[in-house]
Amino acid sequence: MDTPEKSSQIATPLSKFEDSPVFNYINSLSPIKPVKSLPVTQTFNSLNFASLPSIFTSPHVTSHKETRFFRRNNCSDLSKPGFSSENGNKASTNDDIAADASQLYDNSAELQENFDPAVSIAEVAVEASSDSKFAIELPRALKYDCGSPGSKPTPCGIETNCASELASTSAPVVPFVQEASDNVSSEGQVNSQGMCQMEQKKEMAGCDWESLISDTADLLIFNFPNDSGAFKGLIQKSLDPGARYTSVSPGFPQINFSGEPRMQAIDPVGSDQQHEMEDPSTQLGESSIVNEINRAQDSPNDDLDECLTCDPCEKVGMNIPVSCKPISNLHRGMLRRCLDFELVARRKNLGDGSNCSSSMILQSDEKMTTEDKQLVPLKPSSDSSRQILPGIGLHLNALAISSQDNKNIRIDSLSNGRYLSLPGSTASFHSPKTTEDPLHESLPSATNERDMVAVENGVSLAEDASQTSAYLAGEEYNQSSPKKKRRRLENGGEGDACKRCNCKKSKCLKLYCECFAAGVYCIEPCSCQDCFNKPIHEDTVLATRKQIESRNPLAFAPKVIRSADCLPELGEDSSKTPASARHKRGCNCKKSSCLKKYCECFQGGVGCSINCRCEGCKNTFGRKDGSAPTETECEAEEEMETCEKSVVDKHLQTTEIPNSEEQNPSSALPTTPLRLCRPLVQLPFSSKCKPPRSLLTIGSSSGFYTGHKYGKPNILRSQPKFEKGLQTGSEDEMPEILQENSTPSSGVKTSSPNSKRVSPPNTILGSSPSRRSGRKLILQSIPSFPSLTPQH
DNA sequence: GAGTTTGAAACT
DNA sequence: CAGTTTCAAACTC
Repeated sequence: MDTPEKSSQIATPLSKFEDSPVFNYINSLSPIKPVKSLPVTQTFNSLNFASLPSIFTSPHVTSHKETRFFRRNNCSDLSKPGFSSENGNKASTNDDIAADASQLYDNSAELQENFDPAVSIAEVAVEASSDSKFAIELPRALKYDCGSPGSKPTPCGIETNCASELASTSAPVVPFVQEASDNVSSEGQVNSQGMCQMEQKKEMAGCDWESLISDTADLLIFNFPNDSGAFKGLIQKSLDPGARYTSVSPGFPQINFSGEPRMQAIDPVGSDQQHEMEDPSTQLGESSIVNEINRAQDSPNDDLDECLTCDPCEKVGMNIPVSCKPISNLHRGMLRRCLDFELVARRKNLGDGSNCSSSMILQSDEKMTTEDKQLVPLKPSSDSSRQILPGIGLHLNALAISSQDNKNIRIDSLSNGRYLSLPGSTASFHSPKTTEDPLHESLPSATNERDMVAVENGVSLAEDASQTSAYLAGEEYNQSSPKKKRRRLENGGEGDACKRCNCKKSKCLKLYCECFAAGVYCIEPCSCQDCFNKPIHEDTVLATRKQIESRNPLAFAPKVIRSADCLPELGEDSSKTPASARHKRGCNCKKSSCLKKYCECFQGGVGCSINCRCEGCKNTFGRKDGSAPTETECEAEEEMETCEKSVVDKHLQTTEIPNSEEQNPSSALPTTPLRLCRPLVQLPFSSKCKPPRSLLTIGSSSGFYTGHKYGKPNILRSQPKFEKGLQTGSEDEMPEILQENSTPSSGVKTSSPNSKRVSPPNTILGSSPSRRSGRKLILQSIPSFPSLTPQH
């Protein structure tokens, strides 16, 4: 497109800009210029979008200009590596902006601090929501902008700005932007003035909003995000969907809105992005190459295209959510996590509707989601929202186990906020499960992760939070040698949350890669080579994911299914809940006797099941034979956890629900929601360094899927069980019983590895082959166990 | 840290 | 669907 030229032009200014403060000042005056270039590039460059994240990072509330600039710049700059970084710097560089930025930073710092210790959940939630909204909005705006270069200028200043920007008209925009920035900054600092300004903005926004909502809702949103006030106004007016926002906004809005952006600015996200951004063009090329390499069989070209456009947005969104948390590491983690979850996030968004700040956004997102599941996620707007959730979900899942120990309060607070949103979504999906609800409730109540952790139900949340924290910690660790860090984490056991891959040939685009398999981006700690599993290569990653999912819809579903846990917990045994879990497909171990991490079941901290085809199974968590793990065994490794595990193993059948998850190709989704349930899974891992990702993911996925389940009839079986389990603990117990019974009933064994397939349930499962494994388990387990149940 | 083992994932 | 190859983690030294 035209972008190359523009990019080149921009590039020079950028360099100057960087070098000379004067340039910066000029830029501040006429930020539009950079923007101009952006529109063109944005249209197709995913990179542009990628740059967006940086924008968020540095979107300081202070200056709309900057934010816009950044956005645009980012878009335009996509090709330019340094640009993104510059953007981040710009805010600080510009005199006016700098002042605001400094304040913002201060505020952000405060915010961070606040968050860390005991940020009120509400605040966190608000922030998260706002962030999510932010992310969502921005991405959408970008998309739309891209999509409609000639986007009509709306009456509202904001829109006009956008339009002007789109048109590449710098002059008009600048003044407005300045004002906006001023307002914003004021808001960030003081509400009173900010409020007034905000109101004005709102008015503007409102005009646009009302008139545009239908048509250019995105644009409006776009604008709003930049303007904290505008954003607020939007939220309050149109959306309010979440009374939360309204309620919260009054109290914290300032902080939240301004704070988040600030956070972003502070956050190294920009740096991260920068890293990513470094080779935007190259990356693109790489991504394309990767796609080829991957064979991107299908990865629906269209999808890819969409991804290209949308991905960046998603990235941004990803970043944004991350930005919520002060720590740069978080951002990283978020980015990483976001991959899969983006998709999930959207779905969540649907579910989150209530949670989500803006109903509008949600609605749009929902629509999107309904139609485009995965693809949709790519869309910026939805992405942002999703991102938050998803990102969290993945990481959390992965981290959850280890994270518990790590537990960073800061992150926790953030995560909590996320959790809140997520849980809500999940809850909506899962609806019934009390466990989740408790979690949600607990979350708010328990500001501290620890508290959360303390409560089993809370555990899931805590896990998430802990994961996030762990993740952060991991990042920190990352700074040092990745491998060492990794080992530390592993050794530490808890720290494991952040896994790091060491892929050399797979480019981290295959399931071989733990990160990729977990739906998270690789991060610094990873020692992978030629890694494409990075936000920069989102399109590639997504495409690859699609491909893999096309082959195996369950490929990204959590390997360990705990779904039952959550449900069952609600029903009866909250305590037991954790235990139930099974490996989705079962292991195929021949030499490890399922006593080593080679065994996915063992690694996941779950007992082997009928599905397993292992030979000489001695899985301490539970043998496929049905023999329950001996106490000694449990003691040996996990003791407490093992106990739970045993229970879990038995419960695994319930986990079948995951199958439903599996069904959902959009596995990504599963990650986040399930987390809540996850806690159970963690147990096993806790003993060891690593928390099996699979478990974490599984847990999350299970929950998530459960939601899907409801949506999808296919899962029916598992669902019904879950539902039942959820509704009535009795059913849940059934699985447990089965498990337990299984042990006693040792006879249950399906000794034959093939047994999985043999399992009669298949017929029932029949709906989807991939699923059958899980279902099979259930069925099998049921038959075998029934006798046992009586015991209980 | 290097090399081996292991089993999942990918491929045929 | 089964067999083989590839891959990266897990493990050992």
